[in-house]
Amino acid sequence: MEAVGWTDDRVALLRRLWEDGQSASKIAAQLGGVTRNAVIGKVHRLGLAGRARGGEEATAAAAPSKTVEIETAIAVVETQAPEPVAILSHRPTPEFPAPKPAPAPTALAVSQRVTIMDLRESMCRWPLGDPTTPEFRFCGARSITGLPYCTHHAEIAYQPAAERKRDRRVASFR
DNA sequence: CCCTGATTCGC
DNA sequence: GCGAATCAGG
Repeated sequence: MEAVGWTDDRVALLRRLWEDGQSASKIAAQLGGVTRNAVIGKVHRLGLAGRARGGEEATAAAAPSKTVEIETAIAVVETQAPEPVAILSHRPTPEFPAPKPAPAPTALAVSQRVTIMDLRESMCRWPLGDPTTPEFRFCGARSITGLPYCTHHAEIAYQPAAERKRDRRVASFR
């Protein structure tokens, strides 16, 4: 359906994220529908390549500003809302997602709860919490190859319309 | 293996 | 103009 492409606001977002020091892959993930190559290509065409980085090619990217972080989180929700399931029935949980700084050191946790900055291609994009708050996170668990969600959230996202109708499990992002 | 940006070149 | 493939590197 959506052919998208480099619309004005997508370019604007790209500009801000790039200038904010974000890597091409992170930006691509946030924009959705494009690869990091596309982002890099666009960056070059826009004439803002090879800049913003600290020294030569500092690996540690500068921490993004809270503002950018939140704005992009919202952008993600708007542009990458789960397709199979309409979002009309649920809203971001009003409650504050309890801050969970240090999980467990041992064993790989199945549930990561990552910020937009740590969300990778292979991670579940299921949104957790209110995108307008700094506490907003994504599931982050290992996603099913080819799908944007982990097994748990894929089940929720891809429920058949018939069952979904009387099943309220989708009432909120959890 | 994870990742980074840079460049080329067919479309 | 676009971006996959590729390159070069951390």
